[in-house]
Amino acid sequence: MYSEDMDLATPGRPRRTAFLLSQLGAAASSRFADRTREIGLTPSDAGVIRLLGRAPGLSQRSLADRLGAVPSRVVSLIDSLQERGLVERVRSSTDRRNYELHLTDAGKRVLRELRGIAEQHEAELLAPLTDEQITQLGELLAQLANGHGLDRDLHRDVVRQAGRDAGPDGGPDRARKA
Amino acid sequence: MYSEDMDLATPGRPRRTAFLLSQLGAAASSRFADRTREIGLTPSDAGVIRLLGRAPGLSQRSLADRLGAVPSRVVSLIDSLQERGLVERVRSSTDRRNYELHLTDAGKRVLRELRGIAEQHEAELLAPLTDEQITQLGELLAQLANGHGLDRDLHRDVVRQAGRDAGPDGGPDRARKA
DNA sequence: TGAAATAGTTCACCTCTAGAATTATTCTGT
DNA sequence: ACAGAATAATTCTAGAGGTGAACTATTTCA
Repeated sequence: MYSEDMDLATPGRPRRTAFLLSQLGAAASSRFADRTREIGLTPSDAGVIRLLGRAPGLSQRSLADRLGAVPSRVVSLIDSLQERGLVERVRSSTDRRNYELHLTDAGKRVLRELRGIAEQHEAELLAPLTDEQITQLGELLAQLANGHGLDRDLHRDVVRQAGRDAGPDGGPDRARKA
Repeated sequence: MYSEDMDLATPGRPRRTAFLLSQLGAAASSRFADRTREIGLTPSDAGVIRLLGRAPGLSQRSLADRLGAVPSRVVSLIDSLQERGLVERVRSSTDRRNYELHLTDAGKRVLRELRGIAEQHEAELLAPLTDEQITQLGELLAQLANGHGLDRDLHRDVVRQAGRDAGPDGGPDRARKA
């Protein structure tokens, strides 16, 4: 679907900000997915390529952590990207349990394409706003994200190290909850 | 998943606004889903109840149009809500092909709960911002939504009337983007 | 009246993903 | 050094959620 989400607040008052945010977020994701599909990638594929671009040699396990995905999910993701020659698995020489994941040259080319796509996407999405408004929006969203602990994708290793259980802050909520 | 989406722009510059929007939108949707789950509803259920609250007597077909869903999907949605005694199907006396859908008293109670949930949700989501910032954000998001034609949920009937076909890009998924 | 359109339903199927069980390897304490 | 616990990756089963095609009942229209 797309916009199953709500707007339960009574109409009229500007109480539908959360709803708008969900809507726009879904629309943005969907548009982005359209664009990546044109070069044969799912958004998940793109996420993997992006991460491997900035952190080459990552193991599947930490990739899973950073994506907020489960390890078995990563297996099929990498399988698929490897079949298409975009990613390669290299057995770690120091710990032969895990792989070091790398982008191939083709993978790096795709990464560059992806950056272009992201730029276009950003431009298209923000087209209805003035430069000033864009800055404003960026700040507001960043503040929101911080306020809700939606930080960079790093900290997951930490989470993992630390509270094997005990997640009082309900943190990034992932996993949990089921 | 959750945040499969991108942040492909080079780090540093505030070029990740689209990414932030996707992230926050997904987070908002997910939080809302958590809350509705607590009263035994999926976000889709909540959407149906909301629409039937403001437009009682709707047919399944136009409900489908407004939700952006396919008719068969609506069948199971209504089946489920009817089994739980929240919605009832009444054969239209003027056109016995379709039903008039109504909330039962229990359904109306759930709708009220849902409004409370939406308010809490809104408050929690926007907690990191000042009142002034909330107003700003609301305006920016509204402007974005307008700019991208994410209007109210009505206009789908129009879409339906108009371009019955005309899909040159062969776009396999999305029911024609609205 | 007969053909086409429309509302709803059924059903078979598809994709996505989670979670448990399995194998290989490494680490730990004694 | 060795038994047992922990960790990385993989395989496989299963379930949610959703789509599209075929079917029935009713209405519209020429």
